[in-house]
Amino acid sequence: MNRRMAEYNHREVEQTWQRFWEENQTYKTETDSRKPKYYVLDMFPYPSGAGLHVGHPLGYIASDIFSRYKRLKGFNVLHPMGFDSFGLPAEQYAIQTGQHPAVTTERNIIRYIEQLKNIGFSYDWSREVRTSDPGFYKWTQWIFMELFRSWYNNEADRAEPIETLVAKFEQNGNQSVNAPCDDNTPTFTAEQWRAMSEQEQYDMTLKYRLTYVADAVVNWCPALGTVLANDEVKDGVSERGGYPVEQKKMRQWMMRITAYADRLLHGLDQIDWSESLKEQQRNWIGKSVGAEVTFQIENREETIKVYTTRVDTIYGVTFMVLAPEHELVPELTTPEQREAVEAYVNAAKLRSERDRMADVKTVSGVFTGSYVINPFNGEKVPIWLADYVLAGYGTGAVMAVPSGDQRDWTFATHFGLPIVRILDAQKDLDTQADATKDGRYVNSGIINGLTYQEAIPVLIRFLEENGIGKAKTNYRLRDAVFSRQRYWGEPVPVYYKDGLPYLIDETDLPLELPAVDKYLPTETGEPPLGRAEDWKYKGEYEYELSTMPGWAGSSWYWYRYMDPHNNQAFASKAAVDYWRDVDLYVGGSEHATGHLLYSRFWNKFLKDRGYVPEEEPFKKLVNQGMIQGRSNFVYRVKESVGEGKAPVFVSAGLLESSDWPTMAVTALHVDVNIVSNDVLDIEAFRKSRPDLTESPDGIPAEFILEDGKYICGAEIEKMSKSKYNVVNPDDIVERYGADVLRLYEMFLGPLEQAKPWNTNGIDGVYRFIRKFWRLFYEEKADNTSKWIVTDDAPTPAELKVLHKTIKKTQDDIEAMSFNTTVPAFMVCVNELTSLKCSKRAILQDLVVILSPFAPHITEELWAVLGNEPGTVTKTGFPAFEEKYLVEDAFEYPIQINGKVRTTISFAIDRAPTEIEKEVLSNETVQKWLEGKAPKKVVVVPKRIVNVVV
RNA sequence: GCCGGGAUGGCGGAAUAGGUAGACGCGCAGGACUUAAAAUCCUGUGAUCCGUAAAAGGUCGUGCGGGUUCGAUUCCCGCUCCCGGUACCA
Repeated sequence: MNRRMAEYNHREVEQTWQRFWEENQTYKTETDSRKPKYYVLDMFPYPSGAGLHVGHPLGYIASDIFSRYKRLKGFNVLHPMGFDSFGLPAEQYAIQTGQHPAVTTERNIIRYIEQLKNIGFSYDWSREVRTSDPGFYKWTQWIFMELFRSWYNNEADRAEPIETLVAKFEQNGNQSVNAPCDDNTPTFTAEQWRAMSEQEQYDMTLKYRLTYVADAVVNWCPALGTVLANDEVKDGVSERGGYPVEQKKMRQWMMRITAYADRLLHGLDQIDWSESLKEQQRNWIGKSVGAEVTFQIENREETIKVYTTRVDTIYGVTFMVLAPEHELVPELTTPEQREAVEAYVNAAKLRSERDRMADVKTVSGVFTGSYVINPFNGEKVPIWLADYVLAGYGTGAVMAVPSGDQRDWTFATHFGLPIVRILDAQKDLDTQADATKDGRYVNSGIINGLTYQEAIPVLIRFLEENGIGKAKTNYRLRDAVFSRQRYWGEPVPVYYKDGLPYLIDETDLPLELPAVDKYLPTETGEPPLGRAEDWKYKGEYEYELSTMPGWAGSSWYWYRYMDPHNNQAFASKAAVDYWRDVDLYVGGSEHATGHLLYSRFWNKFLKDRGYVPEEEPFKKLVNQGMIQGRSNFVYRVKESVGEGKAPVFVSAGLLESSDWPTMAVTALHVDVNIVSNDVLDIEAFRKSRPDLTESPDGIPAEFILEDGKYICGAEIEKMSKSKYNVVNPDDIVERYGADVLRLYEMFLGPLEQAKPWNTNGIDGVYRFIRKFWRLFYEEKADNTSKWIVTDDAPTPAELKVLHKTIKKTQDDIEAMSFNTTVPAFMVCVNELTSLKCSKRAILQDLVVILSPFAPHITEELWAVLGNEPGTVTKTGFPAFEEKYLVEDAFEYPIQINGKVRTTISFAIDRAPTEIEKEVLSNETVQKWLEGKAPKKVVVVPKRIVNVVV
């Protein structure tokens, strides 16, 4: 092991240890109940063709440091990695090239693993999972089946097997069943239930199941040929690809996530996530408490239900507004208004979601000609249509109170509708609405003179007694669309008989993705699976042709790591009971309303059905910030382009100077990998981009330099291939070593903060690593190195340096504040260097505390120190002993009124200076301290500080 | 609009139960070693004033304006700007 290197050779050392770890299965984890468990999880990546860039490992490095630290602290750490390997890009690539997505996905995964191993992560690769692996998606399909076999019992507030629902039906019909179900479910008695045919009964249970088929208005993306979930649509276009999305009614599999809305909301209070992330989920769930009120349509049978959070403003209602898509619109439209209404409805249909959003300020609407009766005061209220009312929220109808709601006020003012004051505290209503709840009601019938608090129960009682409404809680959260008209996803394990969906036999799981000749929809517009020939019951039954969405596999994958090769269950009970939940989850905040919400939903479901022990899957969650790219630019003189002219590039610093007045230049992206500290490697540039550095007829470019260098401009942008700002971690590892990459990414700034990648500072970390090496080795004149570690006893000063670092490292890692730990190491090594400390006792501990950050060099030095190779991860984290820090601490008596009242411990580790003594004996200071009986006073020159009473 | 987070040297960023602001790194400047370069090491580096052989010293300084305090980057009130999320949600 004693390779004596003059300089630290990261290539050799890293290869040695990575091989060692692999051969010895150093990071293989067993379910070991003798040790406390700790589960550290990274959000697994989608293996894209572009490979990893330096932004990806940021969170992985942090979680790896934490895992290694926890191992040192005696925990049995589960730290796995896998791949979210179903997804659109592979499929689109398949459409273009005809290659099976499995092939390209496999290739990408191999590349990812290679890149990840390069960085020296301590993953247990024997537990790797892939969502596209039939052995994995067998269980995704199984969970889908369990959801299908379950309903949500609101009374017990949990999911239950469908059999318990059927038992209830048999006893009392569905009148006493309190469960979320299809809106159009008829009520029936036990007798009626028994009178139904088996098929009718089955059909009835379909309305209650946690996954169900429904006609839903979905986000249809024609370019991608599939539907998208709400969280996959950003600004009216698809998140992937940016294609337009339109609203379309389609028959889809749905997930009844709304059944869990309240539990998803309240569960947030128990978990250690960032406030912003919890807030995002709260907003997404969007709970609002209000009331539903039924309005009778004048001269007609039908009624219109509205939802309001301000039922107290009911006497201020002067009109009602329906969404243009509201089902009663045709009936309500009077002959005189027909033309105007139809024009409006058609216009609304044509307007894309995006236009509607962009155009918030325009007031538009149309009168239907009909009226409803306000049930509280019997007044006639005109019914209008307007596209500011959304069909998908509440009941698709709102009661408009222009005095209390700004939007209603604007509408009323625009169309000349009346505005009625309802509270005496409302301000002047001529210029705007006033949404106050203060004051007492006026013009308000039965609540006149009451306050808001008093009025609400009166109104709710009135609604309930007259059967015209009730208190109601609404959620913004919608049931999740679960169907995708794609090929590269999990097949839904369902077939159809007489138009009704049935689960396939469980013994036929996994229902494997069949081969198809093309990855496009069929000529008849069916999804790609319509092309499949080798279904097991082809011809016998009709199969479900849609596949599951990307979030299906990722909504439970953390359980698979616990027992990844199990064929009998998604994970054994023993494994799940031991590993339970994820203690630390690290990943990007972009999954706030997607993956992280769906995962919590499925977890709660699995908990309800007794398959997992914890209500929440991710106890603590840390979002790493995105690493942006830092693009470099060269500036080409516009006039120098063309045949017969040498292209001229001007250094950035000269652009503004008077030597180059108003120079017309074009800024061009230049590959950041040939730029160092903004200085361009001109030769590399010439070689890699002859298209830019030569004229069309081959005249080489000229470079106008400053101080002999070509300086590039820079800008922060998203890291992307087209901007030539992608930095591959492999290149950094090759040049500086994995340990430097790891330390540097942590050093860059707070983990959670978004920050640009900038290689400029990396040399500092590189120097630190080599300096660390030189604590052990000294270079000799003949370019070999001398081992300089001694067995001498450490001095107090050296012990102090060590223990200061132990404490700092421990505190920082627990707080995941790695950006301040790296400087602490640097200070430590600097101080030991200036103390000329090469003592084994000190270095051994230092190696251990540094090992989570820089595992390769520490493994090397650990072995070289004479310890068993590869055992640094098993050695305990050194214990911090305060005595080494406070050895010089000094107690100083404080006299108050001539008596010693207390002693002072100095936080500074030295005796007080003359100035400080003088301050302490100062009469006013003594007087000021009088009566405060300080326990501790920290003294700094000229001031007294920090009186701890 | 609403919700969440932020603003500190030339740059990335340290420091908040209130207590010597600018740790550490980059960059820059000077020096040592070297035939030279690389590498390495040492010194200096917020602004400004006064001043010296060298020093010492003063004033200002954490986005802006106030407040509390012996003392504020930190706490309170009022703004400005930036980043992230979200939106005709009744």
